[in-house]
Amino acid sequence: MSDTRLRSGQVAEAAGVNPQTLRYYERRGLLAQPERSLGGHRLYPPAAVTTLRVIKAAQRLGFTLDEVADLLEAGRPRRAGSSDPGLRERARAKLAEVEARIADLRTIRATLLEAVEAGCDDLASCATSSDCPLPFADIAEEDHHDRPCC
Amino acid sequence: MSDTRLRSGQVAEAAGVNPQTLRYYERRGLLAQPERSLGGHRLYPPAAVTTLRVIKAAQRLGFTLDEVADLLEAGRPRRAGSSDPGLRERARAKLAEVEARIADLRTIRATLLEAVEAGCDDLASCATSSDCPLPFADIAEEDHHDRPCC
DNA sequence: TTGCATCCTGTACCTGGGTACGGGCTTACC
DNA sequence: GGTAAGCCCGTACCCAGGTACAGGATGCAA
Repeated sequence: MSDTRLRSGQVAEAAGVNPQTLRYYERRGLLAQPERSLGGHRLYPPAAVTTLRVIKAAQRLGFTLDEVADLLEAGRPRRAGSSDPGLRERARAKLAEVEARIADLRTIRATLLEAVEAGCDDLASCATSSDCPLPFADIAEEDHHDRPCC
Repeated sequence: MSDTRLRSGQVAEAAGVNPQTLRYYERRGLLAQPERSLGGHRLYPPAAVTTLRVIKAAQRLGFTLDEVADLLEAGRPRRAGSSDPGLRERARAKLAEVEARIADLRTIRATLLEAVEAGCDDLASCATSSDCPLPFADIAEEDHHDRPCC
């Protein structure tokens, strides 16, 4: 069990983020408050780096920081007994969200693939309308996750 | 071939966005400049609604507006002859990006699934460290798409 | 024990992505 | 033809997510 502790600069560097961002995330509740040295300097466990990377990854995927916080919460196994009712439900909800996103991305991928393969001069199905704006039409046909939804 | 034209308010309403957003996207180059009525009012082809939905979908997936512009460009089949060298390359690059995102989302999904199934009191592998922050570790282990990359 | 790199807190600022507002034309319907 | 709804343009404002700065304390190596 590693008992090494990292200072904020090291964590930031290792995770590729700005040191100020650590404090920001701490304020936002995304990063637990770390221990402090006697002089008040933050001392992080190495796993904090992983958490940061996870946050950044989730953000790239379009989750807001609040959603990321949920995601972390939902994905965190709780110690026995505390089976917080609702938390599991939240995990399930996030799961659905994630799945919807995967589906959308697959559609985009398919369209892009077609575009690459058809090599910019087949796929002429819509070349009739002068600006042919039908790129990823199926995502758009029904906004399946924008509605307020339970 | 439909020749109906929609006014900005109708388009905005149909796509579920604020009317001002149309002008904004036009400025940003995401939406082609539409025809105008004699009096100067914008008149859109119905397909503009689709384009807007696509933009919104891509945004939910974490693409910036600049990236969405690329995506639209890359996904748009070009009329024969103009096989803009590089454009195809861009499509290929976007494709890789999309695939990386799908992979990340799958990891998140897997973690969430575990959390849901294990029902908040198994998965105790990390319960030893008091704040157990290893939620989606594999995304984070190597930042496979953050590096400048070709 | 001195020096320099880091870190601390608080507050101010910046960028991306919109949204709102004001004053004035256009359209559409009676 | 009158009038309300809708649109025009320019500009100003807003929120999320950071990032920078100031002024001072800490950590650690020589």
